[in-house]
Amino acid sequence: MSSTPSRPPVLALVDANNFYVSCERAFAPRLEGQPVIVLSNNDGCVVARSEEVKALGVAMGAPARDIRELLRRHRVRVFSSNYALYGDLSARLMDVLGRFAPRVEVYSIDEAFLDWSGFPEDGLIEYAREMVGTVRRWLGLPVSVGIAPTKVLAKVANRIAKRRKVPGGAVALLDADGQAEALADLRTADLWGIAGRWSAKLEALGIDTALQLRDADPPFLRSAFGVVVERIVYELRGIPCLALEEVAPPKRQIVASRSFGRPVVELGELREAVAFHVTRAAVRLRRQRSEAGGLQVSIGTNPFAPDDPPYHGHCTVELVSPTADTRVLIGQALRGLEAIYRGGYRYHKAGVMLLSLTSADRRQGALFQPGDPARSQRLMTAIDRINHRMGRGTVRFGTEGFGHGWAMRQARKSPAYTTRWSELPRVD
DNA sequence: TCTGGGGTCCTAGGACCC
DNA sequence: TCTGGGGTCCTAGGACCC
Repeated sequence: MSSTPSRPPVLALVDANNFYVSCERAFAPRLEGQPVIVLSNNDGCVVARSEEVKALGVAMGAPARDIRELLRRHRVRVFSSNYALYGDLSARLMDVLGRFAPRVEVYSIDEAFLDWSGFPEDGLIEYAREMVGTVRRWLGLPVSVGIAPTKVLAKVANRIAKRRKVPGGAVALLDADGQAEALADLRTADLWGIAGRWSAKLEALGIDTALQLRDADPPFLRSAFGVVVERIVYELRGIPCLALEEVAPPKRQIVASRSFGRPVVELGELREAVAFHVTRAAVRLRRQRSEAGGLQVSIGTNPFAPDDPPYHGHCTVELVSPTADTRVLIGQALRGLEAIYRGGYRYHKAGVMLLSLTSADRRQGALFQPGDPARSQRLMTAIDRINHRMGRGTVRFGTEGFGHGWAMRQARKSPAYTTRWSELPRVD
């Protein structure tokens, strides 16, 4: 036991406002103040909205075709997702945030928790404003900051900062009174970790607000909902249950899947798509120095096409020994595909999931393994290096095909301003 | 033309073991 | 009246996140 009473932890949650939209604006300042949306892969539905678009009542996830007329009427600028751009700006954002805290957890593409424990409490808001200003100047991105003793409360503070458009974009919830006031104003569904199903169930129990949830009985909630909700209750009371995780643990599964730009009927095209997805997944697998012990292939028709007969097939394949060799993974995935393929359906999506991931560094040597693992590893490393340096797809497997007539639609993608020499922004 | 993609954690229940 | 009890591993399904 320490003899000095430890001060409560202080976390700052930094979250970019309308991140994808803000990335587009960072390189097209004319869009500032204009209504802007970004669409999902395949230009299917809305995944990011500027404030102007939110004011029009466009919902997150709205299908693009349902709001076409509205978008036209209000001259909304529409973009396909540009993950090369968003990923690169995200890395730069995290880099800048790292200058403002000794410990950082990168939580998502546009969010990070910063450890500000031990910082002078009366200077926190000023410090947050300085950080917000730096991000704005260096990257052109608007961010908001929520400061509190736990992650769940930091999320609440951040939400208030965003909604109230507080100057400097920072709100602190460090004392009991401020916390109670904020929680009384919040529905449970707006808490981090509580969504529709659970909030409806809570409401049926007479728990409508976050404050009521905070003051409810933890053992009862645990029996009714499980440990996840119980933890949220303690977090709301200022007792940390969710630790800051600086180093992301390796993924336990890796998924690569996509819907097609048009319906696909032929097995040949599905083979190309599956090989393409395996290749993408395998690159991520090797990047985290893992090997897969199994994989799952899935194909399916469009659930939103009422006239198409529905079919969904999936197949799990176990590998004799774990591998990160794309050739082996493609071979097994195609075996799985052939087992589930049924002719005559209009397929809409194909995907691959790598399973039973283990560390490549402490693999068990298999007694009867075909091929030479060291050779395989050298080949994969060489391919990854070339593709990293020369661009994705420079070296690829024939099975992936070349035409990719099934590839997703991205009719309105902005340039890869920061990651492709040929698409650098021009200053005329 | 026509509704994304990539993840995590927890729990319950069955199989199996001693 | 009374049919063992405790542990582990795996899987499927449900809930959530951005």
